[in-house]
Amino acid sequence: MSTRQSKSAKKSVNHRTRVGAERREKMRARLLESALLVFASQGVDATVVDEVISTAGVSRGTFYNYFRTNEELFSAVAAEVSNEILRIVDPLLLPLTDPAARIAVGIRLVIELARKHPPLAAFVVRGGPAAVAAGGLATEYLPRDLAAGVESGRFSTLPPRLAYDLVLGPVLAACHTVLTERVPADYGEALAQAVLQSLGVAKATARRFATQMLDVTELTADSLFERADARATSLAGE
Amino acid sequence: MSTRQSKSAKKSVNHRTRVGAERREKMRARLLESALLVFASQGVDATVVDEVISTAGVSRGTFYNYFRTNEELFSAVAAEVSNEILRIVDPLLLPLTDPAARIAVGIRLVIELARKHPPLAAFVVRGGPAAVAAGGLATEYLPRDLAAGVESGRFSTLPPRLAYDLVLGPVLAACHTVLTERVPADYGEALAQAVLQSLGVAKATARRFATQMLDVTELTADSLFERADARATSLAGE
Amino acid sequence: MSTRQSKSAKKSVNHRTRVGAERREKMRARLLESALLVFASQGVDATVVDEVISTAGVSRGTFYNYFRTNEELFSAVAAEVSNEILRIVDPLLLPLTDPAARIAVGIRLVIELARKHPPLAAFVVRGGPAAVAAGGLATEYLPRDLAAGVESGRFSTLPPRLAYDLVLGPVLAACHTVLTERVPADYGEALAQAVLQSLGVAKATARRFATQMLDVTELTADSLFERADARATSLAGE
Amino acid sequence: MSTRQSKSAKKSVNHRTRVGAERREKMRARLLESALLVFASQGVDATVVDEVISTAGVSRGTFYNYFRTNEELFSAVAAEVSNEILRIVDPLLLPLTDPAARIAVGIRLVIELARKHPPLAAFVVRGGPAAVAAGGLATEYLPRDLAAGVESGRFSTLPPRLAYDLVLGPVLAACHTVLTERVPADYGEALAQAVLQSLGVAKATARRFATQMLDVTELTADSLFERADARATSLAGE
DNA sequence: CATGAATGAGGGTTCATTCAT
DNA sequence: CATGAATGAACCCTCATTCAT
Repeated sequence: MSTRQSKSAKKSVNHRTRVGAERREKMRARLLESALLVFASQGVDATVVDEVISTAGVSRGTFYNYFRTNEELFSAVAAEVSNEILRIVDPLLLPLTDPAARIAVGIRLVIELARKHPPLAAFVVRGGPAAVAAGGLATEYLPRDLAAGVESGRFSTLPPRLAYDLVLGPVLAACHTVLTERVPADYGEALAQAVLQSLGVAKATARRFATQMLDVTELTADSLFERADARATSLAGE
Repeated sequence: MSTRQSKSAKKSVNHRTRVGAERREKMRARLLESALLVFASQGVDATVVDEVISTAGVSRGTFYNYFRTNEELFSAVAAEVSNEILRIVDPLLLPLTDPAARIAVGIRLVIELARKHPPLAAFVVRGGPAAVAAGGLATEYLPRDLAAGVESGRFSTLPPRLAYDLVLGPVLAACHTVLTERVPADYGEALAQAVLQSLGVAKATARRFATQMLDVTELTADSLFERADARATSLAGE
Repeated sequence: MSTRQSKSAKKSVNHRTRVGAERREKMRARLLESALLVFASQGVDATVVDEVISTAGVSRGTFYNYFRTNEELFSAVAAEVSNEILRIVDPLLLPLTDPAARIAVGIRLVIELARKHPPLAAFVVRGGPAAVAAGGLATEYLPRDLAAGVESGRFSTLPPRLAYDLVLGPVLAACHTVLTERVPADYGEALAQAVLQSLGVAKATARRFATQMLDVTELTADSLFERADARATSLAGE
Repeated sequence: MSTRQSKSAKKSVNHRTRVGAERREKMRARLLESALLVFASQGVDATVVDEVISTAGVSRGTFYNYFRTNEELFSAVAAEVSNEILRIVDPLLLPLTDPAARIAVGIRLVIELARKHPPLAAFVVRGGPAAVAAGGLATEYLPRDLAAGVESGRFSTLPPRLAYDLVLGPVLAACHTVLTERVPADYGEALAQAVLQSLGVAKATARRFATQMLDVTELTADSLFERADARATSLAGE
């Protein structure tokens, strides 16, 4: 009997634990979505906690059960944003081996994401370098591809950091642009082409890499970005 | 005698007025220098007034005799920075007519200024688009030259905003870079060349425009930037 | 069991809610008491927040959790004072139907309250018309009784506003007097009689109305005024 | 020759002194007018110096050449107001010997002044007791007449302070009323009559005293009040 | 774990007063 | 004596963080 009891108790504990963990995860996600929106619309240094908890509809205390400080929240959002982008971009880069192709596709995807999800664009723009530096895309994938491209002669011989600036600069500027202006549908392609040219790729080749087919439909189903968009919409509707 | 008296009185009033105006101008300049330093080191949204007044060594009240709000201060600094840059760059652009040459020189000069004056670079980086959009260089000169280059066939046919992003993006990224990394002396030239290539200029031509002789000695004598540097140095020494 | 759980949860929530509301109410009362004292001793336009919070022994933030501005605080105090006076006076006026009797009793009660509770008198005097106009006594009861008295011929035919001035003027002046001078115990009666005479009531009749028995013992047990007095005493003792 | 010289020098000094004193007096008057307006419209505890100097059109420093503190300014205005009122009222009271007549005329004159000069009324209302207590009318004339009236049997036997409240209370209330409401032309007469009744004067007698002929035309020519009115008008017109 | 009242350091702004010109 | 820039104490208000329930 003690066995059964302990079994059932264990099971119940397991169950409780699992349910609890799930609920915790959900709450955390909810707070991150709200925080993304708040950072996006108010900037990084603005009042944050009040906004986040009212956006998320939870109490102060709850918030501090998940993030101990403001900065921890920002880092968590930045990390989550980076992860999410990588999760979306990685599968599409996987089949590509030519660095030029990978960079062109990466640029186009990021621009596309920024277009589709204004809060994401706003977060990147307002968060500045810190929001970008957190993620693997800019800190691992991009340097690696740039180095490979120089190595293979695909790109001109450029100092690594210069090449980095030549890619990231235009992309961040474009995030700002898609947020504030109406731009043609092929903005990403044109930007990718120009960036490749700046890296030393001939115009025709650059065009070819930049305009290859790319299916961006349903890229972001159920991502942090979708959920943030949804939350933003529902808030605006109230 | 009454005539002489009134004359002398008038003179005295004029004198007082002129002296007063000069002192006012000096104090304003002093506050702007300090504010540039503060914005540069703490960011745009940080505590400002306290820092500025202690940097400038004046009282709280004095600050508010010159700027009524935080934003007013930021705008004033941004405007002054823009003016100062233009004052430095304009004479050197004047003799140049080819848009590619003008843009290359403009890029190199800005990078050079950023290298020489870290506070300026930091202000631009932290202030973001708003710090740049205030000035004539980015809002008038650059668009005009880009349009002229496209018109004359010197550049590819690009949407104006895209061309703008292709220039400003790398320049801002480079400002960040020169602030945080050690870069070779020809960073500006290399960047200018790459940017021209991204605009469609052939590599060899781009190199030629980007490497033409440019004397940057004594560019900034007695400018806001020099004075801010000096102030920063004296503060650090204390 | 789930039923019982949810029940108990509900109960607990209710309990928490109720306890919270009670605490909130207490804090609010405490702040109002302190504010009454501060307004009374420093005047209406004086520095308030600092004084109030140190008098109440709470933090700055707490204050702003209850009142967002100075004015909001003043209005709240004025309203509370009015309510409190009405709560005390109303039961004693209820059995009286003759306007002269009602006004005489009202005047005597107010004077008596002012005598017993210097902070109240001071608040009324320093707050001026605004402190009085907030309440039902001066804005509803008094005009109504005056109109009724004129209607019934008990009073002379006077413009409503004039009659109002003839009552309120002396009462406010008397509040000032009882605060600064020692006055005989029958000051209120004498004042009430004189006011009735100014309204046209014959001297003997006015005397009769003004001197009828009135038990003012224990009028104000546990009122805002008592608590304010107590707080003032404890502060003075420190 | 030395004699002549010294004579002429003396004369010149005298002249300069006299001219200086006159100019000083004028400036002082100008500041007092402005201050009266400011106290009237902003209250006693409001920002004062800035308002006064901009109303008077002089510099900060000049202000402090005439009044060393805020309070000194207020006292000066209150004193000047009292003097001015007395200067106007005294000649008209001079021929009257019966205390009832003197009080009735005094009340009517004050009400009339308040009607004609809203800034005066506002100053009295906002300044409170302190604004009134400064002057001879309320502190000397009134108590003396009240005592004489009681002595001679014209009034009931009342404690001095009570009688004082019975006169000053209604008058102050009426100042407030004439400032905020439209009242009939005979408001002052009616008030005076009622006040006399409250002091124990029979209705018919009170009416007689309160309605005796009184010429109030041109009472205040070139007084502080006229000048303040004029200044207020010219400011409003700008 | 959720809640929300309480905290208090921190930042912005005003304004009476001084003082060199 | 007029001027107005400079001063700094005093205030108001916010908001990240803590903690008892």
